[in-house]
Amino acid sequence: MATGKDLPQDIGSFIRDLRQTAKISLRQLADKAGVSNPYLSQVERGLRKPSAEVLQQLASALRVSTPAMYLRAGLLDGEGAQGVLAAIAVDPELTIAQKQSLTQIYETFRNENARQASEAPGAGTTAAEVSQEGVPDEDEALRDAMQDVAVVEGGAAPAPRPAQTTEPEEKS
Amino acid sequence: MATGKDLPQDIGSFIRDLRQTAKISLRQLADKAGVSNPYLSQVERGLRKPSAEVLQQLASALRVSTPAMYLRAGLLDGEGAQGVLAAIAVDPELTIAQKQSLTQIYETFRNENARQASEAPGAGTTAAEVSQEGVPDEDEALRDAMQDVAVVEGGAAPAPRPAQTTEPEEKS
DNA sequence: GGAGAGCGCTAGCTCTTGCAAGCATTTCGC
DNA sequence: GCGAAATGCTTGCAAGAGCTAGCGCTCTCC
Repeated sequence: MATGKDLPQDIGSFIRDLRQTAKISLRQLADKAGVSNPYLSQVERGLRKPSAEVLQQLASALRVSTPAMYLRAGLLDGEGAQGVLAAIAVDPELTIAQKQSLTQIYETFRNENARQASEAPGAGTTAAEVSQEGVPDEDEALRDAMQDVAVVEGGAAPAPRPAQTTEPEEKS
Repeated sequence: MATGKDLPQDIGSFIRDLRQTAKISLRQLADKAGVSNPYLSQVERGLRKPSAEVLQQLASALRVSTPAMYLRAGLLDGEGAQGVLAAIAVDPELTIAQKQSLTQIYETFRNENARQASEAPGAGTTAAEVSQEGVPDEDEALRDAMQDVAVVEGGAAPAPRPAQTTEPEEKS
């Protein structure tokens, strides 16, 4: 298991920044997140690598979404279509029809971007301006955090092929 | 740290099911995922609880999205609005304008659902029928997997309040 | 000045995760 | 049938996650 120093992103600094932005002490955050303060200190300084559960608790305490925290820790990547579609699919606040609509719009956007990437590099904002006003303020902080995160290349590997019965298997 | 038996979902069975569906042996999967085969055996039987990194590797080897795997392991929840917005925000295949559009549409849907939930229970499909066709087939398998997963209530806690300088702090 | 509270950190400890070595059983080919 | 290969599992160990007890420092109040 890699040490915290091997994390693709400096999750400790991220957590400390969030904490200081929220103007709470290390102990307060530790208490709220349900972890020990010495341990949180070590995490922030990169001496320890927190598990996903701890990250989840910290995300909750810092009012950051769990995926955002995982993203920063390298436990998730943007995952393109899969991420958005999956999120839409599990959203309990959308009707089935709305899910279909959003999925369709999303696919349309992606198709447009793919087409224009193969054509001229230009503004793809014409169709995107189908809708209207600004983004609610509450999303700005989230966006800033997201923009700050480098997209880590990853994703699902090709499916494992069914084992060939005549193929000798390496002994582990 | 809870043992594998305390997982909200039986991640081990999930992994074994996927593996058997793919018709590969435990060793083949272990090799492909880069974990030891005895350990994988223990994970499948619930004797060990895999870390997020291991889950990520298994997801890749089994050609399952990482979020889906995490969802099954209780490391992510549907997260409602936060999930979809976060996914949109990190999607590398969308332009900023498209992200704004999707976000806005999503918010509109949610507002409509909230409004109609407070009014008469009825068909909220009128506005939702702005768009059209079916969902691409490649998403069906993902949807089935998602539907199979109970949505775990969770999400971000209220933001921690800035520390009051006069407020005594509990010693950890 | 001293006492108390709050801060972040050190050090030693326990428990868990993941591994290597190896075992028992089953399957396959001769 | 036998031997080899494949399969899944047992066992003991090391490294690391996360904890408790406690430290040194700073600040505030008397």
